[in-house]
Amino acid sequence: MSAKPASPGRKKAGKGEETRAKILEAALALFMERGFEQTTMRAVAEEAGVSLGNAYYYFESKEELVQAFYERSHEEHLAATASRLEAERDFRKRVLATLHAKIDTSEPYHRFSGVLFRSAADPHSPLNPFSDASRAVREEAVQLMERVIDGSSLDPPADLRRELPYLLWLYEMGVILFWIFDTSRGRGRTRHLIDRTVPIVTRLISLGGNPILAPLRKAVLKLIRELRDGDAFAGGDAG
Amino acid sequence: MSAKPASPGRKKAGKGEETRAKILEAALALFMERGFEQTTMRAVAEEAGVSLGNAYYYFESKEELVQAFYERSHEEHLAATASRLEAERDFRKRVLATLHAKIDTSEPYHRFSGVLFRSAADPHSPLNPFSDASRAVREEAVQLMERVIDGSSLDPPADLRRELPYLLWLYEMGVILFWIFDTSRGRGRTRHLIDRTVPIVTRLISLGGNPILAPLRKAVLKLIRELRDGDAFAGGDAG
DNA sequence: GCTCCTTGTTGAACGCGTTCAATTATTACC
DNA sequence: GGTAATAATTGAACGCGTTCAACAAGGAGC
Repeated sequence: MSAKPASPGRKKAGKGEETRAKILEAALALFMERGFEQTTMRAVAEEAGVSLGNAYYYFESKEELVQAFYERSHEEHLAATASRLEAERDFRKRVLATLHAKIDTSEPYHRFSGVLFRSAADPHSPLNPFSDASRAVREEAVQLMERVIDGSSLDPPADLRRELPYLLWLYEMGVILFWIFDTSRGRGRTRHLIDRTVPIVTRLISLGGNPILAPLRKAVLKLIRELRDGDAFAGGDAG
Repeated sequence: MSAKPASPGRKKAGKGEETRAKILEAALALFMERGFEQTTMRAVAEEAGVSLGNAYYYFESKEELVQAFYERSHEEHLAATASRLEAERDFRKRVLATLHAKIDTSEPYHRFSGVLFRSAADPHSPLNPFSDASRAVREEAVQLMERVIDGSSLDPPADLRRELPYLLWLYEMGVILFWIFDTSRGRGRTRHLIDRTVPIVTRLISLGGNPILAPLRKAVLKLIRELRDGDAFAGGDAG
């Protein structure tokens, strides 16, 4: 994805790898301390002990620094969730664990998380959760939800079961969106939102098999597929 | 809201009003042609026939130019919807008319609508639909939804009825969000989304009175109130 | 008409993200 | 150890959004 050296160089680990890491760690410290906007690339370079141009040798843009942390956070979430899921079979509890772990592992990056939201406006940005450039991360996250469901006792209607990992991922994206704007202590509001919505979501899934709601369920699932899989309707790009 | 002269002035309408309008119209033309990012303030000033600093005399920032169009679009929507609502009593058709009118009146500004999304990251931005700074516009929009419901034959449960204008406005925000990213011809995808979701939403509202769903309805409404009215839980600003 | 105050205008300059030609350092190979 | 190729580094400069002191223009009051 990046045209800049992710793993620089030579056959042997070279100087570049060390420099890249120094820039990343300097950026993390400053972003956490000052926020994204208040941190200049000049400050990052100085903190890392390199020139400004050198920082751009490794990272295409200021936002690409954030992308590195986004991916780090994602890896940390996968790791944190794995052990929590082993201990639990109840669907509700598995979802709760997964979402709370997401908040836990995202916390160090909260100060500059607003840039995630901002970059989502760019359809090509690796920070946009729906973009092609973030497909790998997205698929891993949806896979995680697949495992949340798979290892549980949940038994939804087949058509809903097929779409459920993606829907749960969307739900998680909604929670993250809320978290980005949450300034409460310990992200209390987000945690409360999770605790309140997980039972609602669980109930909805259970009710999804109810005959009264079957037409609704089918309509919603149809729409989701259309939106996700694209060009089933409408014209081309109006530019 | 703006600290800069919105209606500049002398006791009599002055030169400023004319200059301000020239800048706005120049900006609109260039934003529509080139998009927000590719349009520089220098180009706007030159097109308007004023100096760069003069443009900043009237508008605090480049984004504030967009705010002017946001408000214009809002006014145009109110006007467009008024007549459409008089001709219709069916709730579904009233919502359809309202949402399609929103897309119609927003269309001239689509090219640079991404900045609306970007500014939503700033809790204080007048472009953030949830901010204090946009309270007036928000309340008018919720009032519009109140009229959509009031002039219809809809009869939802009382607790839902109370929150419904706000919920419909949230729904509209979701549609606008989708529209911002929609590059299809004539915003076909967004219009399809509207046509598909309005029946779903209408059905949900009707089903909201069903005893099976009553606990769900109450839980969702409770959560909405908590989120909107704030500080009922969690601690203060973690900074 | 003159003076004072306010509005309106300007152009130079600032800091920031970013770029890139020139140079230096490092590595692999002989 | 020497050479060639490549990676790594630098510092000057660019364009952009924005700022502001200095100045000009306009209107009200005497």
